Amino acid sequence: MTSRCELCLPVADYALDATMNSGQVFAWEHTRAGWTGVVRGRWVRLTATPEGLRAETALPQRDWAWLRHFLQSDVDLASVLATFPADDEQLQSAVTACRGLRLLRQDPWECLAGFILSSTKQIVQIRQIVRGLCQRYGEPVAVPAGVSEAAAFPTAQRLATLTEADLRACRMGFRAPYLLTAARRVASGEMNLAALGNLPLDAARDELLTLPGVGEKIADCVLLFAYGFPAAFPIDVWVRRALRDCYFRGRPVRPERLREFATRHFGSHAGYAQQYLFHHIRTGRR
DNA sequence: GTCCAGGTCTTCC
DNA sequence: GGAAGACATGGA
Repeated sequence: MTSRCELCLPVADYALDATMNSGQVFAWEHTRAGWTGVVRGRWVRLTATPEGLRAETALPQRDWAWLRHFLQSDVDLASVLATFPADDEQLQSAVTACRGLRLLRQDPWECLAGFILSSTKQIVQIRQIVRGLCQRYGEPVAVPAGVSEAAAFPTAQRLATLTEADLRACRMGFRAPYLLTAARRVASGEMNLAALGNLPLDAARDELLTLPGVGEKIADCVLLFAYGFPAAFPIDVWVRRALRDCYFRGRPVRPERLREFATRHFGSHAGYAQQYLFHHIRTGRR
């Protein structure tokens, strides 16, 4: 039994539903009472209000820097959007449709693991796998009275103690050995995730690419969603199709050419542009 | 039943 | 160096 704690973040222009549904995070759940998740070991429930975002935790908080950092609620969205090419109709229509969509700043390990699990999986299925991992191997966290129990995403140290069979039992198929290798490399310290954020973008990407099962797309997701490299530009099937159709007359384009184009065309916050394009295409489909 | 999913790795030409 | 095929699983 715990005492709840509430905060109202007076942030404007924050589309919580779009942000949580845009394929960045897989462990957050939407209920009638709001979005619930775990950030740095703390259970938190978020709701959008006219005044901003309302946050509720199970335990009293001395400060809320951890949550503002996760939500990136101090980012001035207008100044980010102002860097987008003004004459790009496709992108501007995505901005209009998804106004308030934000990039979160996730824990690197959780983000890396989530996207290792993402290859050729629908987002709904990635969520199922991640939820199963939390339930089986995650550390329980305190929740308010009346709220069903919750657990954090399992640490690399915890997953490193498991076997490939344990992980396959979580329905992740051929991704199991990839996740296990990543967990062991991180747990042993051989891969220092905390240090990657201090490297230049290309050096950090090269380091992530040494992990089996991590290619350019997954690496870029981690670089963008966990480290906040503003120029990281994940190119998945949706974005590839959109770039080809909108900027290359539907003709096939080499991956390297696409990356070069994206960096040049979308500007200093290409990663943000990517997220608007991705979410707009996905929510606009039949 | 068939198709395909926020890919990546291996094999083969 | 680039084009296929394999890989597990389950939603649509």
